[in-house]
Amino acid sequence: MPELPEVETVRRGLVPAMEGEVIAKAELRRLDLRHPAPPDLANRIMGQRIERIGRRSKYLLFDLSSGETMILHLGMSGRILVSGQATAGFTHDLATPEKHDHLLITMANGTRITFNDARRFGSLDLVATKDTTEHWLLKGIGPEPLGNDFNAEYLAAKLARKASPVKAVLLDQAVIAGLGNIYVSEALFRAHILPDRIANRVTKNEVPLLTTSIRDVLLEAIDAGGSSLRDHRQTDGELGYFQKSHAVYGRQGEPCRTPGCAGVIQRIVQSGRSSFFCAICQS
DNA sequence: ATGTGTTCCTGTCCGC
DNA sequence: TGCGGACAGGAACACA
Repeated sequence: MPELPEVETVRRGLVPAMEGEVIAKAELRRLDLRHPAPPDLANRIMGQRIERIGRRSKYLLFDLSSGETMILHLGMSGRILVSGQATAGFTHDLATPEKHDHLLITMANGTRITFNDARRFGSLDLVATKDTTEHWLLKGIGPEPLGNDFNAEYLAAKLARKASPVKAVLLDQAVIAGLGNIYVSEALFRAHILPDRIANRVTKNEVPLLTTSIRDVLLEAIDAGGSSLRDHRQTDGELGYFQKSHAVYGRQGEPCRTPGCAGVIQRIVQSGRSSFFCAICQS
C-alpha cells in the first residue's frame, strides 16, 4: 500500500480535480471490499459538493456538502486515477471500466475519477463528518508523524513499554499513524537501529534520531511524489520517484550505500513481512 | 493484557 | 510457454 507519503501524494493529485466540485455521477461496482461498503454509497455522494479532501494516517477523507465524509483506504494495491491528467507509462481508459474498478465518479466539470483495487484490501465507508474521528477505523490510530503530537518524548515512552521488536512497534498504527513496511525499514536504517531490536532496548539517546528519521523519510518521500515498488501510481499514472532512493528496502544482496561501508543489505522475515537492513550500519 | 501468526484477494515475477 | 511457488505497500482477528 500505499503508505502515508503515497496517500498524501494521491490526495494532492485529487484536490485540483475534485475540491469545490460537485459529484455529478457515481457508480459503486463492488461492495465486497476489505470491509463491506454501504450499498447506497453512490446515491449518498451523488449531487454533493466536495468541500475538502483530507487525510488521516493512510485514509483519505472526502468531506461532502451533505455533512457526510467518505472514508477511503487504498489497502495494498489500491489506486485512484483521474482523467485528463497525463497517463505516461500507464494506460487505463477511464471511459471503459476495467476489472477491478470499484468506484467510478464523474464530476460536474467532466473529470472522471476511478478507484481501482485488485486485491480488495482497500475499503470505502461513509460517516457523518462530525463523527469522523470516532469512526471505528480511525479512532484507535496514533499521532500523525508529521504533526506536533509526535515527538521524541512520546516515542520514547511508547518504546519503553513494548517487548516486541521495534519494527513491529513502528508498524503499529496505534503507536504512529501511516508508517508501513517500506518506511519502517528506511527509518530504522537512518537511525542505525536493527529491526529486530526489542523496542524497550532502544536507548533514550537513540530516540531523537529515530524520531527525525521517521519524519525526514516521510517528508522526502512526499516531496518526491511517493514511493513505488510495482503498483503505486500517482493520480496522473506516473510512477513515484522515491523508489530510486530507497537505502535498504528491496535491496537485499546489494551493497550498502553508506560511503565507505562494505556491508551488504540483508533481508529477514518478521511476523511474515520482510525487513531490510545493513548489519554494519545498524545495531 | 500483550504479543505473534494467519487471513482476506489478485497479480506478478522467478526458476524449472 | 506453462506451471508452481514465493512474494507484494495493510490490518483485523484468532489464538497463545
